Amino acid sequence: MALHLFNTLTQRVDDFTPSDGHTVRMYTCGPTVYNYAHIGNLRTFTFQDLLRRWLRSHGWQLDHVMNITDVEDKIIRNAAAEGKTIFEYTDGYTKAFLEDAARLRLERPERIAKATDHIREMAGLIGQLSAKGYTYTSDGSVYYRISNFPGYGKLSHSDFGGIRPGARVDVDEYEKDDARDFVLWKAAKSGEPSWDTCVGNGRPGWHIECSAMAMKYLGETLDIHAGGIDLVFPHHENEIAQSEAVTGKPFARFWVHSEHLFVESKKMSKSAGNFYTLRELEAMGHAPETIRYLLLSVPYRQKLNFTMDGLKAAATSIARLRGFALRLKTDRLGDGRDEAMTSRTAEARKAFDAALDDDLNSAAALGAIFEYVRDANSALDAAAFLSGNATEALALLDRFDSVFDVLRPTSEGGLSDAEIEKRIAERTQAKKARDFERADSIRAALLETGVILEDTKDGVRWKRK
RNA sequence: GGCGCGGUAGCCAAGUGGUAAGGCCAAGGUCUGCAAAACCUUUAUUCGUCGGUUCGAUUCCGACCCGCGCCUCCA
Repeated sequence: MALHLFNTLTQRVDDFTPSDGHTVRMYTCGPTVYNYAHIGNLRTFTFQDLLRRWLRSHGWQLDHVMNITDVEDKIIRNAAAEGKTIFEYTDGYTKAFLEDAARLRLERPERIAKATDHIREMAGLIGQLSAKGYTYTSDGSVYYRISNFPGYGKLSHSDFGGIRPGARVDVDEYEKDDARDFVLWKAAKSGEPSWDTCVGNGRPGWHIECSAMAMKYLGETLDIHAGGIDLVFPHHENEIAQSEAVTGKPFARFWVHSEHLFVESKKMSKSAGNFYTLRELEAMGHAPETIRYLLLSVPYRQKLNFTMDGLKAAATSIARLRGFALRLKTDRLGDGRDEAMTSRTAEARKAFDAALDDDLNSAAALGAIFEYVRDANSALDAAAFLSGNATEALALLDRFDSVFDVLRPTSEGGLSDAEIEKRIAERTQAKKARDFERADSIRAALLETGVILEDTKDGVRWKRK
């Protein structure tokens, strides 16, 4: 089955296949490290992780580059306010971002590229643009002249010809020839970091780093370029203008953009008090995989309403899936396999794959899994589920978890398995002696430490909360 | 003003020209020493509103209402 992806460039769902048939060359816009990542940033990166994993499940290799923007206005301002160099300032947030990503089980891209490590490449690209007549200089800064690039606007599907009534124009940028022109290289200012390069002393504009780093590592035409929806304009539009003016080739075949999220039905903002970082949510007692589940449960092109109720529902949903997995491993099943169940499992897998192939429809994929879980639980109750079926069911759950990755609990310490087994044995003795009071108090004590007991016909089953 | 997105049960949410997946929550039941888990039943004659096309529309078209995004830094 073919993977279909919505391409912002064509405004259609198109069949995706890597251009060389086996390796997907993907570039994603990573964080600007001037603060901790908030839950909205993390939605974008969690979606990109889903995309990565699903591409791999098609058997393709990945060559994925993510940038870290570590030089930019806010960074310079904040670092100065704290009396730090930009490097001292961004190091901590870069590290924090990588930690958050790991907590959320985001696979590490094949390459993480920092802007400040690629100043030379950026300057080189600007030099090429100048040689081809796409730039002009004003007060020592270098600007891109968009009127020289006929394709400008093709990604955001905007017509930039003529007057734009109502559009707000930054009045500070009076030195530009046209309001749409953007800066490639900013002339050095005292008190700001700067680099001495072939295009002068200064620092790069925002957009040039992605063009330079993407082409350096992945070539002139990427298979996929992804980012948040807000980057379509101007960031990605400008990347296209920079890259294609130099190469004359399409910069990326597929442009994939994820929607933003709301928190408690409101736009996230610091003043609204609904601006969450992963650390804050974890401190409130939410497991990282619960957050991951909620972020993945709504298809990426839909706005996602991130709520505390939603987190609670996500945690319960995960518990249901874990309960099913545990049951598959602990129920005593008859030998062989039930053919009807075997084909039901195959059907579920097909539905799961088809949903993700359909532009990463994660909600439909979850639907396929839960429908299956109900059917399988019924069959288990009815003893119409044999050991061979359990093997197949666990394989399906593995496939599910190879992309969703929520079944493994984040370990938090607590009692060892042996200690838990010992308490359970004590409780079983008490039950045999019909000392239910003691049995119940052992169960309650274990629950206090986060261990849940379930009595089944096949004995006691336990799990960590 | 320009361009674009969304409005499906209490909440989240999929979906299709042929009569509404799934999850959470809630109520009742089966099972159980009690729980828990699991299962069963109930929960939208209806998909923002009003028209149109059609044998038939939630799904297509039009108008309108509501919420939101981008056009300026932004995941």
